[in-house]
Amino acid sequence: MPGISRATQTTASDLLLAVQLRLEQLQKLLPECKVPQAEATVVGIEPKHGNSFLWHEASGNSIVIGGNQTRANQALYEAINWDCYSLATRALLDAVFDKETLASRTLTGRGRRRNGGSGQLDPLKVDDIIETVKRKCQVSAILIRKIIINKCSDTARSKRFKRAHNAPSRRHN
Amino acid sequence: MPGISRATQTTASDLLLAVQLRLEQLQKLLPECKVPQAEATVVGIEPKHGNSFLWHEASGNSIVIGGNQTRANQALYEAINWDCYSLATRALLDAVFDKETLASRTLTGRGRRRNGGSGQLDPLKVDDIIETVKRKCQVSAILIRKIIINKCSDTARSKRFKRAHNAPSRRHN
DNA sequence: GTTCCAATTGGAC
DNA sequence: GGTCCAATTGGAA
Repeated sequence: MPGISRATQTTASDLLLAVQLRLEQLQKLLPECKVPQAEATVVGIEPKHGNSFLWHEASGNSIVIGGNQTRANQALYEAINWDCYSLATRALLDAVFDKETLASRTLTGRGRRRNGGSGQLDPLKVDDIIETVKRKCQVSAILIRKIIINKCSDTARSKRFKRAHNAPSRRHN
Repeated sequence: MPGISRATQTTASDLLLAVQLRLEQLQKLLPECKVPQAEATVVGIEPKHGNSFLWHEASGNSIVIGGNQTRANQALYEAINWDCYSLATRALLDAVFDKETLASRTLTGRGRRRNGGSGQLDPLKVDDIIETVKRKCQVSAILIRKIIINKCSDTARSKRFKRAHNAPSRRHN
Protein backbone atom coordinates (compact mmCIF):
# COMPACT_ATOMS: atom_id res chain seq x y z
CA MET A 1 0.00 0.00 0.00
CA PRO A 2 2.30 2.75 -1.15
CA GLY A 3 -0.34 5.50 -1.28
CA ILE A 4 -3.98 6.26 -0.51
CA SER A 5 -6.47 4.46 -2.70
CA ARG A 6 -9.64 6.52 -3.09
CA ALA A 7 -11.71 3.56 -4.21
CA THR A 8 -11.45 1.87 -0.83
CA GLN A 9 -12.27 4.94 1.28
CA THR A 10 -15.93 5.50 2.03
CA THR A 11 -16.36 7.68 5.09
CA ALA A 12 -14.62 10.81 6.36
CA SER A 13 -13.15 8.97 9.32
CA ASP A 14 -11.72 6.33 7.00
CA LEU A 15 -10.14 9.08 4.95
CA LEU A 16 -8.66 10.74 8.03
CA LEU A 17 -7.24 7.42 9.19
CA ALA A 18 -5.73 6.79 5.78
CA VAL A 19 -4.17 10.24 5.72
CA GLN A 20 -2.66 9.72 9.15
CA LEU A 21 -1.28 6.34 8.18
CA ARG A 22 0.20 7.79 5.00
CA LEU A 23 1.74 10.63 7.00
CA GLU A 24 3.38 8.16 9.34
CA GLN A 25 4.72 6.22 6.38
CA LEU A 26 6.21 9.35 4.89
CA GLN A 27 7.72 10.46 8.19
CA LYS A 28 9.38 7.08 8.61
CA LEU A 29 11.10 7.67 5.27
CA LEU A 30 12.41 11.10 6.24
CA PRO A 31 15.62 11.39 8.28
CA GLU A 32 14.22 14.38 10.11
CA CYS A 33 11.12 16.43 9.56
CA LYS A 34 10.25 19.88 10.85
CA VAL A 35 6.71 19.91 12.21
CA PRO A 36 5.65 23.13 13.92
CA GLN A 37 3.53 22.57 16.99
CA ALA A 38 0.45 24.33 15.59
CA GLU A 39 0.33 22.29 12.43
CA ALA A 40 0.61 19.01 14.30
CA THR A 41 -2.36 19.82 16.53
CA VAL A 42 -4.49 21.08 13.63
CA VAL A 43 -4.26 17.82 11.74
CA GLY A 44 -5.13 15.96 14.90
CA ILE A 45 -2.00 13.85 15.24
CA GLU A 46 -1.36 12.89 18.81
CA PRO A 47 2.18 12.03 19.74
CA LYS A 48 2.51 8.31 20.36
CA HIS A 49 4.35 8.80 23.60
CA GLY A 50 3.75 12.33 24.76
CA ASN A 51 4.35 12.31 28.48
CA SER A 52 7.29 14.75 28.55
CA PHE A 53 5.69 16.98 25.98
CA LEU A 54 5.28 20.23 27.86
CA TRP A 55 8.84 21.40 27.80
CA HIS A 56 8.92 21.61 24.04
CA GLU A 57 5.70 23.59 23.91
CA ALA A 58 7.15 26.05 26.37
CA SER A 59 10.47 26.56 24.65
CA GLY A 60 9.81 27.11 20.97
CA ASN A 61 9.50 25.07 17.82
CA SER A 62 10.27 21.41 17.75
CA ILE A 63 11.28 19.06 15.01
CA VAL A 64 10.65 15.38 14.56
CA ILE A 65 13.54 12.94 14.45
CA GLY A 66 13.21 9.30 13.58
CA GLY A 67 10.33 6.98 12.83
CA ASN A 68 8.75 7.24 16.26
CA GLN A 69 7.98 10.93 15.82
CA THR A 70 10.26 11.88 18.66
CA ARG A 71 10.31 15.64 19.15
CA ALA A 72 13.44 17.66 19.74
CA ASN A 73 13.85 21.34 20.52
CA GLN A 74 14.66 22.85 17.16
CA ALA A 75 17.14 25.49 18.26
CA LEU A 76 19.12 23.00 20.31
CA TYR A 77 18.96 20.44 17.54
CA GLU A 78 20.29 22.78 14.90
CA ALA A 79 23.21 23.77 17.14
CA ILE A 80 24.44 20.18 17.39
CA ASN A 81 27.92 19.49 16.10
CA TRP A 82 27.85 16.03 14.56
CA ASP A 83 31.62 15.74 14.27
CA CYS A 84 31.87 14.15 17.71
CA TYR A 85 29.34 11.41 18.35
CA SER A 86 29.53 11.62 22.12
CA LEU A 87 28.95 15.37 22.27
CA ALA A 88 26.25 15.03 19.62
CA THR A 89 24.47 12.31 21.60
CA ARG A 90 24.60 14.33 24.79
CA ALA A 91 23.32 17.46 23.03
CA LEU A 92 20.54 15.53 21.34
CA LEU A 93 19.48 14.11 24.69
CA ASP A 94 19.26 17.67 26.01
CA ALA A 95 17.13 18.59 22.98
CA VAL A 96 14.69 15.73 23.53
CA PHE A 97 14.48 15.37 27.30
CA ASP A 98 14.45 17.91 30.11
CA LYS A 99 17.11 17.82 32.82
CA GLU A 100 14.74 16.42 35.40
CA THR A 101 13.94 13.41 33.24
CA LEU A 102 17.59 12.79 32.44
CA ALA A 103 18.48 12.99 36.12
CA SER A 104 15.75 10.71 37.39
CA ARG A 105 15.66 7.97 34.74
CA THR A 106 18.13 5.51 33.33
CA LEU A 107 18.51 3.77 30.01
CA THR A 108 16.75 0.59 31.08
CA GLY A 109 15.20 1.47 34.43
CA ARG A 110 17.23 -1.22 36.13
CA GLY A 111 19.39 -0.86 39.20
CA ARG A 112 17.95 2.10 41.12
CA ARG A 113 20.09 1.36 44.14
CA ARG A 114 20.80 4.84 45.47
CA ASN A 115 18.55 7.46 43.93
CA GLY A 116 14.81 7.42 44.10
CA GLY A 117 14.49 7.52 40.32
CA SER A 118 11.54 5.70 38.91
CA GLY A 119 11.75 4.21 35.45
CA GLN A 120 13.53 4.23 32.17
CA LEU A 121 13.90 6.78 29.43
CA ASP A 122 11.19 6.40 26.79
CA PRO A 123 12.56 3.55 24.65
CA LEU A 124 10.96 4.88 21.48
CA LYS A 125 12.65 8.25 21.90
CA VAL A 126 15.90 6.54 22.76
CA ASP A 127 15.64 4.49 19.58
CA ASP A 128 15.14 7.61 17.50
CA ILE A 129 18.12 9.27 19.15
CA ILE A 130 20.31 6.25 18.51
CA GLU A 131 19.22 5.97 14.89
CA THR A 132 19.85 9.67 14.31
CA VAL A 133 23.34 9.64 15.79
CA LYS A 134 24.18 6.38 14.07
CA ARG A 135 23.26 7.79 10.70
CA LYS A 136 24.91 11.17 11.16
CA CYS A 137 28.08 10.00 12.89
CA GLN A 138 28.52 6.49 11.50
CA VAL A 139 29.00 4.94 14.91
CA SER A 140 27.61 1.75 16.41
CA ALA A 141 24.52 1.72 18.63
CA ILE A 142 26.36 0.12 21.52
CA LEU A 143 28.69 3.09 21.84
CA ILE A 144 25.79 5.53 21.71
CA ARG A 145 24.04 3.61 24.46
CA LYS A 146 27.11 3.95 26.68
CA ILE A 147 27.01 7.72 26.17
CA ILE A 148 23.34 7.78 27.16
CA ILE A 149 24.14 5.81 30.32
CA ASN A 150 26.87 8.29 31.18
CA LYS A 151 24.69 11.29 30.42
CA CYS A 152 21.96 10.13 32.81
CA SER A 153 24.53 9.34 35.45
CA ASP A 154 26.33 12.67 35.10
CA THR A 155 23.07 14.61 35.11
CA ALA A 156 21.85 12.86 38.25
CA ARG A 157 25.15 13.48 39.99
CA SER A 158 25.15 17.12 38.98
CA LYS A 159 21.64 17.59 40.33
CA ARG A 160 22.52 15.85 43.59
CA PHE A 161 25.53 18.09 43.98
CA LYS A 162 23.48 21.23 43.39
CA ARG A 163 20.82 20.14 45.85
CA ALA A 164 23.42 19.51 48.52
CA HIS A 165 25.22 22.84 48.13
CA ASN A 166 22.70 25.39 46.90
CA ALA A 167 19.80 24.74 49.22
CA PRO A 168 21.68 25.21 52.54
CA SER A 169 23.69 28.18 51.24
CA ARG A 170 20.55 30.32 50.96
CA ARG A 171 20.40 30.59 54.75
CA HIS A 172 23.19 33.08 55.34
CA ASN A 173 21.31 36.27 54.45
CA MET B 1 66.03 0.05 4.59
CA PRO B 2 64.02 -2.86 3.34
CA GLY B 3 66.75 -5.50 3.81
CA ILE B 4 70.23 -6.02 5.14
CA SER B 5 72.93 -4.27 3.18
CA ARG B 6 76.14 -6.29 3.32
CA ALA B 7 78.32 -3.35 2.30
CA THR B 8 77.61 -1.46 5.51
CA GLN B 9 78.18 -4.42 7.88
CA THR B 10 81.73 -4.81 9.15
CA THR B 11 81.80 -6.78 12.40
CA ALA B 12 80.01 -9.88 13.64
CA SER B 13 78.11 -7.91 16.27
CA ASP B 14 76.97 -5.46 13.63
CA LEU B 15 75.71 -8.35 11.57
CA LEU B 16 73.89 -9.87 14.53
CA LEU B 17 72.29 -6.52 15.29
CA ALA B 18 71.23 -6.14 11.69
CA VAL B 19 69.75 -9.63 11.66
CA GLN B 20 67.81 -8.94 14.82
CA LEU B 21 66.51 -5.65 13.48
CA ARG B 22 65.49 -7.33 10.24
CA LEU B 23 63.74 -10.08 12.21
CA GLU B 24 61.79 -7.48 14.14
CA GLN B 25 60.83 -5.76 10.91
CA LEU B 26 59.60 -9.01 9.45
CA GLN B 27 57.68 -9.92 12.58
CA LYS B 28 55.94 -6.56 12.53
CA LEU B 29 54.72 -7.39 9.02
CA LEU B 30 53.38 -10.80 10.00
CA PRO B 31 49.93 -11.11 11.56
CA GLU B 32 51.16 -13.83 13.83
CA CYS B 33 54.36 -15.82 13.91
CA LYS B 34 55.04 -19.16 15.52
CA VAL B 35 58.33 -19.10 17.38
CA PRO B 36 59.14 -22.22 19.39
CA GLN B 37 60.82 -21.52 22.69
CA ALA B 38 64.07 -23.28 21.80
CA GLU B 39 64.60 -21.41 18.56
CA ALA B 40 64.06 -18.09 20.19
CA THR B 41 66.70 -18.73 22.83
CA VAL B 42 69.21 -20.14 20.33
CA VAL B 43 69.27 -17.00 18.24
CA GLY B 44 69.66 -14.93 21.39
CA ILE B 45 66.52 -12.87 21.15
CA GLU B 46 65.36 -11.77 24.56
CA PRO B 47 61.72 -10.85 24.95
CA LYS B 48 61.36 -7.09 25.38
CA HIS B 49 59.09 -7.44 28.37
CA GLY B 50 59.51 -10.87 29.84
CA ASN B 51 58.36 -10.61 33.43
CA SER B 52 55.40 -13.01 33.22
CA PHE B 53 57.30 -15.43 31.06
CA LEU B 54 57.37 -18.57 33.15
CA TRP B 55 53.83 -19.71 32.62
CA HIS B 56 54.35 -20.15 28.90
CA GLU B 57 57.54 -22.13 29.36
CA ALA B 58 55.73 -24.44 31.72
CA SER B 59 52.70 -25.06 29.53
CA GLY B 60 53.92 -25.81 26.04
CA ASN B 61 54.79 -23.93 22.89
CA SER B 62 54.08 -20.28 22.52
CA ILE B 63 53.55 -18.08 19.52
CA VAL B 64 54.28 -14.42 18.99
CA ILE B 65 51.47 -11.98 18.28
CA GLY B 66 51.97 -8.37 17.29
CA GLY B 67 54.94 -6.09 16.91
CA ASN B 68 55.95 -6.17 20.56
CA GLN B 69 56.74 -9.91 20.44
CA THR B 70 54.03 -10.71 22.92
CA ARG B 71 53.86 -14.44 23.57
CA ALA B 72 50.66 -16.42 23.75
CA ASN B 73 50.07 -20.05 24.64
CA GLN B 74 49.83 -21.75 21.28
CA ALA B 75 47.14 -24.31 22.11
CA LEU B 76 44.89 -21.70 23.68
CA TYR B 77 45.53 -19.28 20.82
CA GLU B 78 44.62 -21.77 18.14
CA ALA B 79 41.37 -22.63 19.90
CA ILE B 80 40.16 -19.03 19.76
CA ASN B 81 36.95 -18.41 17.87
CA TRP B 82 37.32 -15.02 16.19
CA ASP B 83 33.65 -14.74 15.28
CA CYS B 84 32.85 -12.98 18.54
CA TYR B 85 35.26 -10.21 19.44
CA SER B 86 34.46 -10.21 23.15
CA LEU B 87 34.96 -13.95 23.59
CA ALA B 88 38.07 -13.77 21.40
CA THR B 89 39.51 -10.94 23.50
CA ARG B 90 38.85 -12.81 26.72
CA ALA B 91 40.36 -16.01 25.36
CA LEU B 92 43.41 -14.17 24.05
CA LEU B 93 43.90 -12.58 27.47
CA ASP B 94 43.89 -16.08 28.97
CA ALA B 95 46.46 -17.16 26.39
CA VAL B 96 48.82 -14.28 27.19
CA PHE B 97 48.41 -13.72 30.93
CA ASP B 98 47.95 -16.11 33.82
CA LYS B 99 44.86 -15.86 36.04
CA GLU B 100 46.79 -14.34 38.92
CA THR B 101 47.96 -11.45 36.77
CA LEU B 102 44.50 -10.86 35.34
CA ALA B 103 43.00 -10.88 38.83
CA SER B 104 45.50 -8.53 40.42
CA ARG B 105 46.05 -5.95 37.68
CA THR B 106 43.89 -3.55 35.75
CA LEU B 107 44.08 -1.98 32.31
CA THR B 108 45.67 1.25 33.49
CA GLY B 109 46.63 0.56 37.10
CA ARG B 110 44.34 3.32 38.27
CA GLY B 111 41.68 3.14 40.95
CA ARG B 112 42.76 0.28 43.22
CA ARG B 113 40.16 1.18 45.79
CA ARG B 114 39.22 -2.20 47.16
CA ASN B 115 41.66 -4.90 46.17
CA GLY B 116 45.35 -4.86 46.97
CA GLY B 117 46.32 -5.18 43.31
CA SER B 118 49.50 -3.48 42.33
CA GLY B 119 49.84 -2.16 38.81
CA GLN B 120 48.63 -2.33 35.31
CA LEU B 121 48.71 -5.02 32.67
CA ASP B 122 51.81 -4.79 30.51
CA PRO B 123 50.85 -2.05 28.03
CA LEU B 124 52.95 -3.56 25.25
CA LYS B 125 51.17 -6.89 25.54
CA VAL B 126 47.83 -5.13 25.77
CA ASP B 127 48.64 -3.24 22.58
CA ASP B 128 49.45 -6.48 20.77
CA ILE B 129 46.20 -8.03 21.98
CA ILE B 130 44.19 -5.04 20.85
CA GLU B 131 45.86 -4.96 17.45
CA THR B 132 45.28 -8.68 16.96
CA VAL B 133 41.60 -8.58 17.84
CA LYS B 134 41.08 -5.40 15.86
CA ARG B 135 42.54 -6.99 12.75
CA LYS B 136 40.78 -10.34 13.10
CA CYS B 137 37.40 -9.07 14.22
CA GLN B 138 37.23 -5.65 12.58
CA VAL B 139 36.22 -3.92 15.78
CA SER B 140 37.36 -0.65 17.33
CA ALA B 141 40.03 -0.50 20.03
CA ILE B 142 37.75 1.24 22.50
CA LEU B 143 35.39 -1.72 22.58
CA ILE B 144 38.26 -4.15 23.06
CA ARG B 145 39.55 -2.09 25.96
CA LYS B 146 36.15 -2.34 27.66
CA ILE B 147 36.31 -6.12 27.35
CA ILE B 148 39.76 -6.13 28.94
CA ILE B 149 38.47 -3.99 31.82
CA ASN B 150 35.61 -6.44 32.34
CA LYS B 151 37.86 -9.47 32.10
CA CYS B 152 40.17 -8.20 34.85
CA SER B 153 37.20 -7.27 36.99
CA ASP B 154 35.46 -10.61 36.51
CA THR B 155 38.66 -12.56 37.17
CA ALA B 156 39.33 -10.65 40.36
CA ARG B 157 35.79 -11.19 41.56
CA SER B 158 35.93 -14.89 40.75
CA LYS B 159 39.15 -15.29 42.69
CA ARG B 160 37.74 -13.40 45.66
CA PHE B 161 34.68 -15.62 45.63
CA LYS B 162 36.76 -18.78 45.56
CA ARG B 163 39.01 -17.58 48.38
CA ALA B 164 36.00 -16.83 50.54
CA HIS B 165 34.29 -20.19 50.04
CA ASN B 166 36.97 -22.79 49.35
CA ALA B 167 39.48 -22.00 52.06
CA PRO B 168 37.15 -22.43 55.09
CA SER B 169 35.44 -25.53 53.64
CA ARG B 170 38.64 -27.58 53.80
CA ARG B 171 38.38 -27.75 57.62
CA HIS B 172 35.65 -30.35 57.91
CA ASN B 173 37.75 -33.51 57.46
C1' DG C 1 31.48 -20.62 36.67
C1' DT C 2 31.92 -17.18 33.00
C1' DT C 3 30.23 -13.64 30.26
C1' DC C 4 27.68 -9.61 29.46
C1' DC C 5 25.40 -5.35 30.38
C1' DA C 6 24.04 -1.42 33.06
C1' DA C 7 24.52 1.61 37.06
C1' DT C 8 27.39 3.86 40.05
C1' DT C 9 31.41 6.13 41.62
C1' DG C 10 36.09 8.37 41.50
C1' DG C 11 38.84 11.22 39.36
C1' DA C 12 41.13 13.76 35.53
C1' DC C 13 40.68 17.37 32.28
C1' DG D 1 30.20 22.65 35.46
C1' DG D 2 30.16 19.14 31.85
C1' DT D 3 32.57 15.48 29.57
C1' DC D 4 35.20 11.39 29.51
C1' DC D 5 37.29 7.22 31.05
C1' DA D 6 38.15 3.41 34.11
C1' DA D 7 37.02 0.52 38.14
C1' DT D 8 33.68 -1.55 40.73
C1' DT D 9 29.45 -3.76 41.73
C1' DG D 10 24.85 -6.07 40.94
C1' DG D 11 22.48 -8.99 38.52
C1' DA D 12 20.80 -11.40 34.44
C1' DA D 13 21.69 -14.88 31.00
